[in-house]
Amino acid sequence: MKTRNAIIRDIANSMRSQEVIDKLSRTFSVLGDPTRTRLIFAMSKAELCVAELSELLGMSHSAISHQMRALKDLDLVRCRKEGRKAFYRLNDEHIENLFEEGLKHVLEP
Amino acid sequence: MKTRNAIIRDIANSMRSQEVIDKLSRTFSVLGDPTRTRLIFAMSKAELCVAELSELLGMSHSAISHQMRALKDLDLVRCRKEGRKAFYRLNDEHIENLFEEGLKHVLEP
DNA sequence: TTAATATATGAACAACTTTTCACATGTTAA
DNA sequence: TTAACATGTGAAAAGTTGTTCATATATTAA
Repeated sequence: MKTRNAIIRDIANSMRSQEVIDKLSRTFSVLGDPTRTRLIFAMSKAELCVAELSELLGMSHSAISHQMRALKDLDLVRCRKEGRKAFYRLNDEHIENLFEEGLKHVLEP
Repeated sequence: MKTRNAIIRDIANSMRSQEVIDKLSRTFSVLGDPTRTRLIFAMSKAELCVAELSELLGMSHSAISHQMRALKDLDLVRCRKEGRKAFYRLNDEHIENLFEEGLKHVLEP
């Protein structure tokens, strides 16, 4: 049977690197803003351009563009340019799972 | 074939309530801080008391206690009192899944 | 009871974030 | 080319957050 100290030591040894912790927390942090949560929700339904997201959320193009950059910086969304439009969609199914898992927690009784 | 406008309208209609969006974003937000990310990691390995978490992270008891409250307020952790100690652990497997899913995204090539 | 221990909490300050505003960049149409 | 359009970006204001410090509460031991 392990001592309490041995347990602590084991956890300390298995702790992720600062780099991984930072990227992980920034990823959650980026999901953790109502505007971006709504953007993620919208994009879980369809690929959308800035003007459409702007209309959906009732916010300025500029505000949306700033937020899309935050999402893109952490690889949560991908961008596809078509003429002067920029279409955004979720980067992969991981993001959708992450979002769904969070939703399940929130909707729990 | 649906028009662009019809797509937008459908998404607007299926958008979650402000209440759900807010709790969801607050949940992600709470995970989105390096200190709390490390706390979640530690508790994914074992139930731990404030003093142990404090030692593990090299932070004051007060700082840990404040953060545990944030985690508890959003039902991410549960507390069990034993004498004067308070043992914390993840609230359910949802939280562990959420954390694992985030980690997968971050560790992706 | 008093002292010691473990955790919790309010206030305050520094650090960070989000939106707005003004303007820049890049693309299409005339 | 010029005008119109779609998006991107830097700076700044207003708001939010995390830690520290001092102190409070609660439990145990003497």
